[in-house]
Amino acid sequence: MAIRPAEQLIHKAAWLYYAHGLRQDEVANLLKISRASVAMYLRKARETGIVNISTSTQLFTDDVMAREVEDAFKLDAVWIAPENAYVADPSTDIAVLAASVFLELVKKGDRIGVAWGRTVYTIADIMSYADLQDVTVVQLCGNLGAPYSYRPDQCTMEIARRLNARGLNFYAPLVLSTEALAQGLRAEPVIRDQLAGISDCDLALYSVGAVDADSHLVKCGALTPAEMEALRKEGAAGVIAGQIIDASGEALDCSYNRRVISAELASLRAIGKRLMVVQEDTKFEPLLAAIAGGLCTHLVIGAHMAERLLQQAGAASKKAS
Amino acid sequence: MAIRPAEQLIHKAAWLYYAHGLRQDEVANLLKISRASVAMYLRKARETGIVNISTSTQLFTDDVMAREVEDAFKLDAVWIAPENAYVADPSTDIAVLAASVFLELVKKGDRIGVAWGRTVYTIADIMSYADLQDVTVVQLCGNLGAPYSYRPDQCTMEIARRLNARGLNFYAPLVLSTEALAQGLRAEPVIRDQLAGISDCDLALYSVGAVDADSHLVKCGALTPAEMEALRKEGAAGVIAGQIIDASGEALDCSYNRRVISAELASLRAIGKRLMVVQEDTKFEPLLAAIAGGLCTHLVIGAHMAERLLQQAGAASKKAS
DNA sequence: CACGGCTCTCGACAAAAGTCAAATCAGGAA
DNA sequence: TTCCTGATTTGACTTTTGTCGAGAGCCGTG
Repeated sequence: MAIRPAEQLIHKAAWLYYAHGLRQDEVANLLKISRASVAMYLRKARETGIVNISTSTQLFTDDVMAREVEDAFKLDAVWIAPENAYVADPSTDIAVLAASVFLELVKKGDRIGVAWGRTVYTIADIMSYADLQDVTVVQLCGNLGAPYSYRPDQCTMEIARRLNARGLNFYAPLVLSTEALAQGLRAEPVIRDQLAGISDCDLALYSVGAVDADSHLVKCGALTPAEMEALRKEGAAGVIAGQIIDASGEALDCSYNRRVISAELASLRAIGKRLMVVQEDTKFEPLLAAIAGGLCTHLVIGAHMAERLLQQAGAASKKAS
Repeated sequence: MAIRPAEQLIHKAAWLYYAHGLRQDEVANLLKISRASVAMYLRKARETGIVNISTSTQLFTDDVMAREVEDAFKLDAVWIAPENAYVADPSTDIAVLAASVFLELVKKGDRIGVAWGRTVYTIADIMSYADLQDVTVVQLCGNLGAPYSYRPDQCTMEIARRLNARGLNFYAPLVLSTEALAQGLRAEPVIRDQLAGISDCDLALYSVGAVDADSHLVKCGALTPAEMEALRKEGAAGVIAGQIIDASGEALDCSYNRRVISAELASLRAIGKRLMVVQEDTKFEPLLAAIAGGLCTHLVIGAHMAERLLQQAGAASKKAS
């Protein structure tokens, strides 16, 4: 990013206003510009992440329920968005929380893996800007050809843009028509390197998909509704980074999975912090599968989903005893 | 800190306002309280660090001069406060910058060593609040009996308070009247443990003192002006955490140093990030000594001091060639 | 049970910040 | 040079926010 003459001014204005606590008109006088300009600069400063306004997400982890979920499923940290109220759209609430949590987890110099989906894109879309240095955002799975508004590469790039980070895209389709072609492509140096680099990530951000006709895999034409239904009968429980997993969180042994170009589940598990965000209550089974497979260490969910998880955990422990 | 009933409300208000971007009256409606209360809550939220507003300190490192100082003295990072203008009091400017830098360097779970002095106390005083978890602030040196407004323990506790962290004080005088007593006290388990724990710190914050009659050591009665003058003749170049160092940054071999209860210089050097802040231009020699002794990796200074450092470096390299 | 003393809350006003159309400026093309 | 284009800046206006004193609720005490 070239140093535009205004950049310096924006920074100074932000510094005087936010760090020194001067009023806008005082800043305007010092910098010899009009107050209106100062107001404009400050907006830009916020938009570009020169100033960071973050609210502690404590409240959502402090919750008793969050602790219970943590303990029941052996997760590192759980955030629960209260669904009872306040905001019009409850799923937005989860995304806003997820964005805050995500920004709290990211550190300078980190390498971040990002998958794709409506949830991830929503998070990217509402996430505030930050001025992280030396951050790399890598795409965890191949692209879907479909002209969707939240394609894997778009999720990656949008998040990279917000963080002022490098974005590394995956120049391969998510799913190919033959296993041989997929194998060949995975062996391609460019692709191979990127796949190998995934386990070096410090942080992963993804959601889990449902195995039904609403899945993006179906909507984007990677699978027909009938195929999806067939996979479900074979034991498919969820979709992670474009791959089908079974109830134990392992990749399902099926033709589709063998034709996919995406991060190995083992690589994902090698990532220190795996942040999973689930908005829809219908994704209960997929989430259980993902947790069972050790695919998430940090979890952001709504209150309703948390309740169901605890019920499940209660039932399981009762059965065990 | 007990969970007061309002705490929850403050948090919710802050969340809706800052994270969701609602207006104060919207928040007031949702929470069924008056807008005035919302405004009050939000102020409290800022004061307690529930929301964090931080400005990137990029600008001050991006500076060409800062890079030159970094290279010339092999420091990890240097921030230079422009002295030309803007704010009434230039030394405040350095402290504000230092506080921002400090907050940027602190991470969750860190252990932080804090020394004492006017500079450190000024920083503590203007530092904004933060809600760090699991942070411990330890005092690097013994206390001065003098009823000074910035005693070592006050610096430590104030910073701990601002960060919402634990504060570990040093229950010993900085300097004793005999070497034997000092040795005995250092061997005391309480003191010994604390001294031993200093090298485990992740971050240290201190300034360097001048060897003159204005020094706190003199003002607080630890040394007479005459003794100070004598020490200077013996090669004293600066004061770090209550100890006298020579021009090479090593502890001066003198009775005073042997009577001091403070962090060993070796322990200080074992700390990963050593943030030194120097406000006064007169502390040029002491700063050089501290740098020579490897007592700082991160440095916050004013523009004028930076110029002098670069001159010095230029002269030294010319002499060497 | 009434009484301070306390904190929390509210309404109204004053101050500050956000916004927008019009004016200005810089830089390039004719 | 002059004119045009697009971005930046400004003054005037509107909306939003901060603040203050008054009042309401709460609790322990006499």
